[in-house]
Amino acid sequence: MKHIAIVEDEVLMREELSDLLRKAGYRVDGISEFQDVTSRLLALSPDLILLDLNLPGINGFQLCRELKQKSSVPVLVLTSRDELHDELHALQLGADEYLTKPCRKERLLSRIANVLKRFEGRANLLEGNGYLLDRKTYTLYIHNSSVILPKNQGKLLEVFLTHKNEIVPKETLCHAVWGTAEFIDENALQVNLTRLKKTMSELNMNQQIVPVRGSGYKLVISLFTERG
Amino acid sequence: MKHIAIVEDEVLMREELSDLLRKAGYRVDGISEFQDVTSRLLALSPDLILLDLNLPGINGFQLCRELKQKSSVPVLVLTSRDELHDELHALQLGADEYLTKPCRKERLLSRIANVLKRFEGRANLLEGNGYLLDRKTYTLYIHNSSVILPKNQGKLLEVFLTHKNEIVPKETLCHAVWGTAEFIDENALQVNLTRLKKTMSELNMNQQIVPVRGSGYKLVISLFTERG
DNA sequence: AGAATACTTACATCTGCTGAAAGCGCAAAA
DNA sequence: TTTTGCGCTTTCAGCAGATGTAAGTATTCT
Repeated sequence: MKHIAIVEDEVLMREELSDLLRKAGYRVDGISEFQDVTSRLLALSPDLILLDLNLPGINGFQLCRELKQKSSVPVLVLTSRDELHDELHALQLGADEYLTKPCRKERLLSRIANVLKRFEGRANLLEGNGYLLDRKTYTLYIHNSSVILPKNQGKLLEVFLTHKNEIVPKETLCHAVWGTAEFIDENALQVNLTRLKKTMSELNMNQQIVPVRGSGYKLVISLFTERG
Repeated sequence: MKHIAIVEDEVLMREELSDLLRKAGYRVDGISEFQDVTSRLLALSPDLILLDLNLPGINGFQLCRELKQKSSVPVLVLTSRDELHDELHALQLGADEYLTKPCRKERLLSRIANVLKRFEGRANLLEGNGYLLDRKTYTLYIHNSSVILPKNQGKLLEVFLTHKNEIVPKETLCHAVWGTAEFIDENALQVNLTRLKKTMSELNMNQQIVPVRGSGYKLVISLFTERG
């Protein structure tokens, strides 16, 4: 049974949605507490998130972006904001569908089914800048083709993709590759990073791993492949 | 550059759409002749099909269904039919998006980009009975997970999936695995087939490779994993 | 310049895929 | 029931690619 999380502050609306979805055969969780929403939602690991944009205290767009950055869960935005630029913005941030209230029940259910179907089998795909990474096999989809990354390189890239725009400390990377945080072999990490960088440049990926002295590494977008 | 095919009978509308899409950086083909549309469209092998439902002589829904059955090309329906049941029907038949005319340019472009993004990397995916096979890396997607098949097993499965419901002669299989048709080592083939069968059963795939005495092999659906 | 940090290269080891070989099992024909 | 041939299984050695080690080079900051 598929599992849907509802993010909606108005109690009545939330109840109505819950009912509708339960009757349609989904397992439903409603979120009513909006502190730490992102982590709370991801902890539920639903098959789909139904998201209202007007929430108390937090920015719905921001939430959408965070969800998409930290996971690959499908997000369906259901909101009363019917401005085109809101729709475009949400889609830009990674929303998978955008519907405006009021919305016919049938349409909502149909679009939900549509989105769920789209994501079948894609559960483990992590999104990069113009490419996708399978978290299980480390198959990388880029430029309409695909390559398998060696395990270590895959694990490293995975960490970077789950920490976009953050500085990732070496310990985190070591932990991701070798499991335990016991002994950190900086050199082994170094070698593996070099290898990842090499394959990334060979694949013309427009992202680069750059060192941050003393702290760790960061994945940044690089418009130019070679330094002049 | 992504390639879009437009199926629309009104000349003015078609021209306008073409212009818009070209300016947005797509390569565009307009279809104005509606005999044999399906095969004609698939011959173009576009990255996306923009489909009107009201066409002279043919049924738009039927066309949509055919396209989806014979290929995995994304279809965006753009129509003046604004009845909910039309939308539901189209989505049911496999349409990937449904927009009604009149439609804001920005929305159309945004949704097109959205659909294209969804299909990124899916170009090389071959469809099996409840699973997907990447023809390049031989990554197999099944049961919401993924595995990498060894090259030979992947090649063999690929042949079977491109010859559904046909008896595949050994030569074909050998040719697929070792390239040349020079010398056929029946035993090597045998071993590799056994290996593929083993992984398929370990993965609980509901398809089985069965021998056809003297001719070759065939991939059949098996409802039951073990023979009683 | 000197120290600290970051990178490169080469090599030995290890894992897992592959084909060869040899022998077993089963189904159709005698 | 026996024979015959085709299909299947298992084992083993070879090979390729991924990994960690080690030693040496380059860069950056002070």
